[in-house]
Amino acid sequence: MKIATYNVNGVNGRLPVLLRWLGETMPDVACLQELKAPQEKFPEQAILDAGYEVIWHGQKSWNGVAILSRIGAIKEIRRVLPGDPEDVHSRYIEAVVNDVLIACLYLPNGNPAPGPKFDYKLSWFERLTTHAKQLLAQEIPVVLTGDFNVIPTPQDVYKPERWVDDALFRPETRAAFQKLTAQGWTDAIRKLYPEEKIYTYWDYFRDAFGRDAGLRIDHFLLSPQLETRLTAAGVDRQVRGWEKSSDHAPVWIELK
DNA sequence: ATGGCTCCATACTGGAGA
Repeated sequence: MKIATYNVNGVNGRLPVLLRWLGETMPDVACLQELKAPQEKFPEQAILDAGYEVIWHGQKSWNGVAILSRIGAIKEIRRVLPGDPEDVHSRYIEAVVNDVLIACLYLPNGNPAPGPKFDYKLSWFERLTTHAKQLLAQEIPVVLTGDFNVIPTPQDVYKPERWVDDALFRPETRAAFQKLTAQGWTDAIRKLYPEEKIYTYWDYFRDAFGRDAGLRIDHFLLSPQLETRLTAAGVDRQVRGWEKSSDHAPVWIELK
């Protein structure tokens, strides 16, 4: 079972790239973030025509998440991260596909930090951590995936010293990620590639992709029930080089 | 220290992203 995550940065503007990527790499499940489309403007028919079932939670202008499957029914569990009825951002959707619970998330960026946006990031992170603990308690196969907007370690950024004050790399952010993973989650990419330089994002400025000046911020966290089923993982770097690409590249794992 | 680029909105400019 191949599961992928891709921050598309606008699902309608990205549609040709998205469809090409789906056709060439054929993930069984694809989690999308940053749809940047209201619920009724999601390109449902194009996704169906590509052979995928889909559920999504859109929002005007910003955020938005989706889960696609070409291996059968998507059983939606929830489309809101519990813990704050006031939070109206579309940043979370959760479903069971093929007996694996898949949480597709878009964690807030948090810049500028410090400030209210950073506070929102940390409080969202705490809600995620609380919910993740409840998922672990079910002792079932769970994947937490998406754009975490977290650079976990200095190994995950081209020039760590430039990022120390950034919301993606500040000590509070790294500590929150550490606290989450310490519950018992496995960082799939790092389990298979503990020493490699692996990035999932390159900004649009100054030929960052050409210089490989990137970040690793899109992650797969696996519950203990999946750890021994992980057989492969990678980043579809080539997609970042395509015309009209997102600033993120897709990331994927294989489960046996 | 700043801005570089790209997306979307209702747009010829601004907010947000990371």
